[in-house]
Amino acid sequence: MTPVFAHGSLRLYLLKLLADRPRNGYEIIQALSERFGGTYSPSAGTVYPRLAKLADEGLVVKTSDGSKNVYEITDAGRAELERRADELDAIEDEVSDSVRRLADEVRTGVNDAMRSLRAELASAARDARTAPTEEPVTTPHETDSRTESRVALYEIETAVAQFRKDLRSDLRTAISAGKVVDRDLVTTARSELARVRELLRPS
Amino acid sequence: MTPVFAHGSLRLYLLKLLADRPRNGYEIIQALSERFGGTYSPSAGTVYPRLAKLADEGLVVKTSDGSKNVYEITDAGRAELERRADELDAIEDEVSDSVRRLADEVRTGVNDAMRSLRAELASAARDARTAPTEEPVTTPHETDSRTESRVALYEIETAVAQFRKDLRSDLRTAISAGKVVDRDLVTTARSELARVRELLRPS
DNA sequence: CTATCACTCGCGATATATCGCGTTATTCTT
DNA sequence: AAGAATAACGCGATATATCGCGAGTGATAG
Repeated sequence: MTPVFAHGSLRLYLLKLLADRPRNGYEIIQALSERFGGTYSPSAGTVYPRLAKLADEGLVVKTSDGSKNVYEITDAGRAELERRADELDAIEDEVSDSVRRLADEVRTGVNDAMRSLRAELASAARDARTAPTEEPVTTPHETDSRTESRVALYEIETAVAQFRKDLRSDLRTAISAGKVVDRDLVTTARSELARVRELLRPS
Repeated sequence: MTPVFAHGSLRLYLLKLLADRPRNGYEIIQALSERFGGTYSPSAGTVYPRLAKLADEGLVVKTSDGSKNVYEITDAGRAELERRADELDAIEDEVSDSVRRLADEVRTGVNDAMRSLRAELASAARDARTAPTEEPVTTPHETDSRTESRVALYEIETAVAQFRKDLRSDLRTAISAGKVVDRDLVTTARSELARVRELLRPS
């Protein structure tokens, strides 16, 4: 996965957050998450090493306050921020773009389908393991066609996930090209999806 | 959210895992996650207090091994397991059901749409904040219709998410009723979704 | 016998820290 | 100046621990 923050960008951004007010590591993670609408949350493994490095360089000071470690910006840190104020604006734009791309990847829901299949298989494996000890509820053939159905279900789900992704991409492109996505289209979407649902009801 | 493990079930299950072999907290989380196809992962806040309690009761012993704390079952622990062996079988079934329910909730993807809207709004808010400092790229009216389009996009996405949920529910019901979901249906699904996508292309 | 009250339990949220992979930037060497 | 070695960086995975809410459970006082 492409990183959200480019080389050295996070460092500067953390410094900016600490210039606002002293914070602990967790608050910084939350601040970043909030700033990007909950779409991007930096991991602890991203934030803590960076804070430690900034402390090494003397741009912040770490104060242990009970179980929390509060980080405060120093004069040297503020100087660094002023020196590279122009970079900060650029970073904010880049990160916004990055986050939008990330949101697209997440929303496509390919992961969902994968997890779904894994759950199906785990469930099937359990059935197979449990069944032999008792009366066989399902004949061999029934088990086969059930597995077949599960795979078909998975493929349909994947198709829907792809559809979702494509549709979203279409509409986003249209919007940024200045075209208007209106209420009529919402209505059409709803009725068409209902129709397809009816059509796919197994007989 | 309904808990996956009922009262006292996790305690017993952890003991069972440690009867297999000594493990640290993280390995236990992984073992549980694997057991349920990656759908359910107990949080650290669930596992660690339980392990500490088991250690208090003398059913396991905690051995510090560098940065890892390995837990090993004691004779008292093994006795407890034997005493309640019958409960264990029931637990495994209950948890399987619980996880299947959980998977359904996650897969519906309502959360996704919400996150999507939040990302849109965060992005829109940023545009509004940034624009005034430079030449206004978009006229007020353009901004309005763009926001309208975004809301429409959100509603369509919600409709698709609902469709996905309904379809899945339909098919699952059909499968458990013994009906076969065959390849034809997969083909139909693919072509119909392509048709809807074409239909929803904004003019 | 039942109400209630303290206790237990599952679990998300809060909080911290390190390791190793892959990528990017920098510095050194030729 | 080009290319190679090195350092720095972002980040997921690994690892641990506590707190507080809400729901379940058991005991005991009335």
